[in-house]
Amino acid sequence: MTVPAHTALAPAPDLHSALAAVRARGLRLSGARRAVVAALYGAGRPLSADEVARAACCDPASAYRNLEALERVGLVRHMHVGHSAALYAPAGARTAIVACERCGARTILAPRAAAQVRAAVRLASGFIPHLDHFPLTGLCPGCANR
Amino acid sequence: MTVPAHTALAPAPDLHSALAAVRARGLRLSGARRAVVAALYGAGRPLSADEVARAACCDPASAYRNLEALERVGLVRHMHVGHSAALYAPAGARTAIVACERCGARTILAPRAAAQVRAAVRLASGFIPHLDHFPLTGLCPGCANR
DNA sequence: CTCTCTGCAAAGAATTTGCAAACAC
DNA sequence: GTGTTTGCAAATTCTTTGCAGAGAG
Repeated sequence: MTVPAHTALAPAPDLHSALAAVRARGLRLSGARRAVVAALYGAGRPLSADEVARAACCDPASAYRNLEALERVGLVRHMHVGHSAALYAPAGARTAIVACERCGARTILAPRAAAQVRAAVRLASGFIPHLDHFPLTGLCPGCANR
Repeated sequence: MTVPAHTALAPAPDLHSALAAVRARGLRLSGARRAVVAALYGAGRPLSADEVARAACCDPASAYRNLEALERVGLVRHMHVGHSAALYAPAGARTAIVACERCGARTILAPRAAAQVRAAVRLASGFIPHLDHFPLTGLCPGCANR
């Protein structure tokens, strides 16, 4: 194996190690796969499967299949930010998003607050919350004043 | 108006007042509408639009249109509990669900903990969280031990 | 009588699946 | 070579929309 074992479990910090990790996890490094990974790392923001397909110049079905394979081995995660298509991003720091259920405004929850939330939920339920798959829902300051 | 004004703003506690509230909010009390409301109040659990249509013996399109109309006037709310169809329930107490992202196990977050979560999020973000539209995501105790 | 609401049928968006050819290793 | 992966096309699932007739107030 040309890749250190620890890359088989940790998320990849950059495109180069992500491509190595793809191989290390037993997936072939095909052209479409390489392009999908590059699209995710190049975008700097979560992308829908369709955006990935366009950026990677591959079929949407291949984008979906690759995103699913990459997610299965822990290199990619997807999230839902509203009622539209899922968004995909390289696995990494887990970010808690707060979204307004009226106007759609979104913000990122400060890490300290996210930690408080996780602690409260964990204590009460036994679950270990990640808070990164669906947003926390509520009203933004503007919409709350009405 | 035969219905006290306050029913025009509060969620309805039972089927009877819900039907009155439908009228009070300017919606006609058609057969399908009545049946949709009855289905939601009779089920005792959130239902998908398809389940509502079957229970109400109406077309799915009518179920969707009625659920949307009822939601618009504040009598119904819908939530997402995973990747499947949305679930609809009478508007009422807001319940925070915690869901395991691996096995799908779900539990209801204790009100005290939910209040702590809301306070932390509100303080950090200014948003007033409801936590009742999407579940809080993470790992259940069983899946966490692996 | 008027305007809302209905069922049916068709359209739409997001995602999944079947299959034969192309490709990675 | 062998098993994975691809593109294309079609199927699925959930939800929305158009329309002419039925029904509520």
